[in-house]
Amino acid sequence: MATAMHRDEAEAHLRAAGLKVTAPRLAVLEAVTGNGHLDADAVHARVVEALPGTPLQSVYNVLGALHGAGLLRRIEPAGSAAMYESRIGDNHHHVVCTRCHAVADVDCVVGEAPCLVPAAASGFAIHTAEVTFWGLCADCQRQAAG
Amino acid sequence: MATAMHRDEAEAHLRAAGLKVTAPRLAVLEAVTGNGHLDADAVHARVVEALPGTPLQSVYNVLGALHGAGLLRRIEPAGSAAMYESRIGDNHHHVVCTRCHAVADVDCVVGEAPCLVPAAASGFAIHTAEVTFWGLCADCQRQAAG
DNA sequence: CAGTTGTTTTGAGCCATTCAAAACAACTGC
DNA sequence: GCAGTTGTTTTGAATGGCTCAAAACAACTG
Repeated sequence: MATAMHRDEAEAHLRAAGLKVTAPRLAVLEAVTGNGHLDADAVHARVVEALPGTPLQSVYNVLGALHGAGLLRRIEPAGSAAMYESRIGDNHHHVVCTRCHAVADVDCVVGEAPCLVPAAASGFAIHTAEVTFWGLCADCQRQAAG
Repeated sequence: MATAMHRDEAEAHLRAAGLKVTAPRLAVLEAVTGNGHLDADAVHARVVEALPGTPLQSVYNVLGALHGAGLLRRIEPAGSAAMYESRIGDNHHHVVCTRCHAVADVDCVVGEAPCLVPAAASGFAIHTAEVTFWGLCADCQRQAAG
């Protein structure tokens, strides 16, 4: 399922975003790409494999930079640490398990999402609609039933 | 704008939820009711007016209890502390200002919210859909334009 | 290859929130 | 009403996720 990202591909993305190409950045980009939704700790765990000794702080810095540059999307479900994913550009949504906090992607049924244009916006100039579904993941359903 | 809650009304709600009626609980309930979206600190500020000396910790305890009992709804927009509101039961959504973090209620245009039934749910048993809009509030639009 | 500027690292600090134990008060039954 | 029981509040401390700041360092420029 993972669409691994090659070094040079990652490098191109960084340059295109006007960011310097560094080992930590390449490592983070590779760690997140195609691996679902990872929090800083999970990314760090992966980065350390490729770049032993990398401090967690650096992972925070890089994640912040990559997110700021639009190379990574960030979600912050209530009750979870911030998570990062490489799937950007499309405006997909997420399901979060209320029991184990697992996260999965969800594609909206309705292309243009009619209900995502609120009736009364209280004067707000809206530019994004974020949808989060809550439920039980398959594993937790089994455990709850069993 | 605020629908003030009377002491006895609040008391009835607490009893109905099987909770003991205490001064801090009444104070928190009154502080939140009809006052939009308040975080623990804001609630505390209000509670202290009615009940001087009340520690913030108690406000956390009470908010947790009231939320657990379904008397208060809790939202946690990314980048903000948890906020509580008294408007429950209807499944309304929220707009958050990306600049000042102000929050406002939003009623979904589509009653049954078709796009809130995801196509592929990855095996999740979904029970809630949460929508958060992001944009600039009226004040921040003015400041950005001026 | 040296300079400049942006990055990484080191280290400390913060805030919202939670945990735990002791002091206390609301409800129950008498 | 009053005492007991149980749930609450309070006190105090601790946690986790993250940010801030300065110093060490490395990527790009010419």
